[in-house]
Amino acid sequence: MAQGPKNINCVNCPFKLTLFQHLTKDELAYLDENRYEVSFNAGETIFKQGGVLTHMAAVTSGLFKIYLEDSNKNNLVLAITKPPGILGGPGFMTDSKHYFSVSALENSSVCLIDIKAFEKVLRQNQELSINFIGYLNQKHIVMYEKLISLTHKNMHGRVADTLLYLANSVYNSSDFNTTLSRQDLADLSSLAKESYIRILKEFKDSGVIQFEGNNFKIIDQKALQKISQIS
Amino acid sequence: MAQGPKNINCVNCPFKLTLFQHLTKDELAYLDENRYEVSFNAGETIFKQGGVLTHMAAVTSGLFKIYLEDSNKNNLVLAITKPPGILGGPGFMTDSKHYFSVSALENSSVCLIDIKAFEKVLRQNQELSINFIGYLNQKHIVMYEKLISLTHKNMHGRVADTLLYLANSVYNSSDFNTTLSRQDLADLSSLAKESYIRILKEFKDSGVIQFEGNNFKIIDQKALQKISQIS
DNA sequence: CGCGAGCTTGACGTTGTTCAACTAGAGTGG
DNA sequence: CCACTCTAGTTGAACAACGTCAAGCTCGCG
Repeated sequence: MAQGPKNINCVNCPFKLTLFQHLTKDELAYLDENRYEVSFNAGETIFKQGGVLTHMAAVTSGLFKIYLEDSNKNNLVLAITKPPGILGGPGFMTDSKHYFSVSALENSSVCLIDIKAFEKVLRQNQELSINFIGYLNQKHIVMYEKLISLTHKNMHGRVADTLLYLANSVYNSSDFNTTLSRQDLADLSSLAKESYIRILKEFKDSGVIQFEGNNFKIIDQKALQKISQIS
Repeated sequence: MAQGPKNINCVNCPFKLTLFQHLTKDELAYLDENRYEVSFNAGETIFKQGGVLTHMAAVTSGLFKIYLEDSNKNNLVLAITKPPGILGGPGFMTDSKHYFSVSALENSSVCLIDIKAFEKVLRQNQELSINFIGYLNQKHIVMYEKLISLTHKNMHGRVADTLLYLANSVYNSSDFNTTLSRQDLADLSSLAKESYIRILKEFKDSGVIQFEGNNFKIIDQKALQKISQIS
């Protein structure tokens, strides 16, 4: 990781989080004093599960994967985050640990904001803390969907879910080139890599998607949604 | 459900949530005006997934199960809640819907607090909103453990996890009589009822637990923890 | 006494993982 | 420029894990 130039200011930051919309100029200036930009190469780890939570991160460029590591070093990818996105974690206001790991999927950069500074602003701006509560609850909702997908759906449904997730929530296009490896994709759906590949092939053969290497194209989104529901 | 007598006051409520510890007397009095006690019989539903979130509930007696319903009417039990516990939901400050269902496992009672009143107190008491953020994050942490348990562990590990959960987090005893059905237990670990029963029998045969009907006794807690880890 | 709901057991089938082998492409050094 | 290696992707076959189905059981209750 490398510390980048401090060339933008929080007040007129183009990647300002919607959460920070209602902050005063003073509050933004205060955050600005307590942040620094860092860039990461593809593959580098920004937060490590079990480590100490000292900063939260606002994604300014690139793509990150958020994942849980279990005791056997198997990963479960929770989400993919792009700008403007926030990387924090449930350690905030609990025991100040990281409960997941985060790594860069491509060359990326973030603003690291001191967690104490964030807390201070949170304590003095009521609107922010209310909005933050809404943000946390939104995360909860997404997690419930994920829980149902991973525990109550078969392979086909789970693969369909990840493809729809990438197209609609990450790349915002039915035609995308991903930097996620096959293992990452499998970890998103809690499948073995081989199983994921087999389902991909089935989907290709039946004409609902096309792909070559890491270039995917969703042909029949409705078919995928149907597969997601029934299985 | 039946509305109960308003015989206790929030100010000196014996089941006051730790979250409400730092509220002023005025704030507690305000909540007191905007709440009512309701009792439920075993099996009755208090919140229904998809319904409108109008109240949050503070559990004053009994036991509740919180569960997700999928499109095929299969349930996933997220947690069991006892007093003093809070039943709210991620619809708060998002879209005011219930994202899970809650039903009583035995004759129980709750205080229903108007969600607008809760929001008002939250907006005027900074300490409460910060603590609430911590509370939500704590929920998140528990959810991650659950996610790993359900997706990365085999049947033995998942059954061990639910038994440990009941003993250590619900009944606070290694010897407990549960009102959860076998189906509820299976839904806690995302297994078929028959599979859960088979593993229970294995555990009984190998001497790590005893049970007769719904009366369970954990004989070898360490063995269960080991099973939870390796599988 | 009979009925029904929840529990239990066994046999069987399906789903998804594991293992092993093979392939393709990207670096690396002689 | 050509072996060589290393990694990621792919495929097939064997296997294990788990769910489904069907039958019988128990116990409380009318």
